[in-house]
Amino acid sequence: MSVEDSTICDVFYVDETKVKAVSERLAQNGDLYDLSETFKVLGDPTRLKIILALKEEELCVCDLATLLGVTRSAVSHQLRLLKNLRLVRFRRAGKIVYYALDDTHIGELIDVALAHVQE
Amino acid sequence: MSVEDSTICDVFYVDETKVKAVSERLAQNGDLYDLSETFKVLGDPTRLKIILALKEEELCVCDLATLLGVTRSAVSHQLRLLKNLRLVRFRRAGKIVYYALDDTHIGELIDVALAHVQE
DNA sequence: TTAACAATTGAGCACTCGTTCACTCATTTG
DNA sequence: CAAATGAGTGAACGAGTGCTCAATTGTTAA
Repeated sequence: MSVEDSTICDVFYVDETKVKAVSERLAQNGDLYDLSETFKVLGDPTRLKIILALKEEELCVCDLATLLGVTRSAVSHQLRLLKNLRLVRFRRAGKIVYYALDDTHIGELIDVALAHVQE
Repeated sequence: MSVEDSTICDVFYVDETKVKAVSERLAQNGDLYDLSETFKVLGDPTRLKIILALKEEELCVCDLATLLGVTRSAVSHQLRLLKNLRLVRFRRAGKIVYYALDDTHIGELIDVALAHVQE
């Protein structure tokens, strides 16, 4: 039985060697969960805009809400998430809390993706 | 009234100049929706694994299902989505349909993200 | 032509997620 | 201290999503 022809799907792989090789390479990547989490964070338009905005300037919650056209509450919820992921940092100035991007890598990741979208 | 002090949030921006500048830069990026869509696709572990696997080897639905530990149906559903987004291509060989990555850019995007996750 | 099988599809379901609303907290200022 | 205001929080709702199950399609081979 050649490798090519072992197509009994429920028992064997179509190409067991191939699948095992890929499986090992996937395992090497390790934190596949973290990887998809990173993409997931950027997969929401609101969060992406927040990150893009903070990539340019330090801004407060109110500024971001105005900028994105959503409520301050919505922005605050998303900022908490980004804060927990250490993607943004903040400083308090009186009643106002200023947020800034705290992850330089994420910026270049977005740049690569932008280049991809724009073909 | 100085720019710094115009903090009546419901009417003015905290810093109108700053917000407008950021707003214009965001607009320059254009396809922000497409950008977040790209990230969203990669934000699901199953799809990410499929793409990573196809990045290595051409594989059939059955192989992928075995590799990921999900049903063939689930894989098929995700592959349709990836197919519609022109991320994967396929060729039929008898009863078996082989899928392959059809987007070279996505590979390097993942590499950049991997480097980021691994710090 | 019929049986077998890989793949696809649609319906249904459980679950996730982003938002809003109402409220509370924190800080400044009169 | 009390009022005002920016920010944070929790509940709840509506939309979206990924999966499974069952049925169907397409292809091969007996």
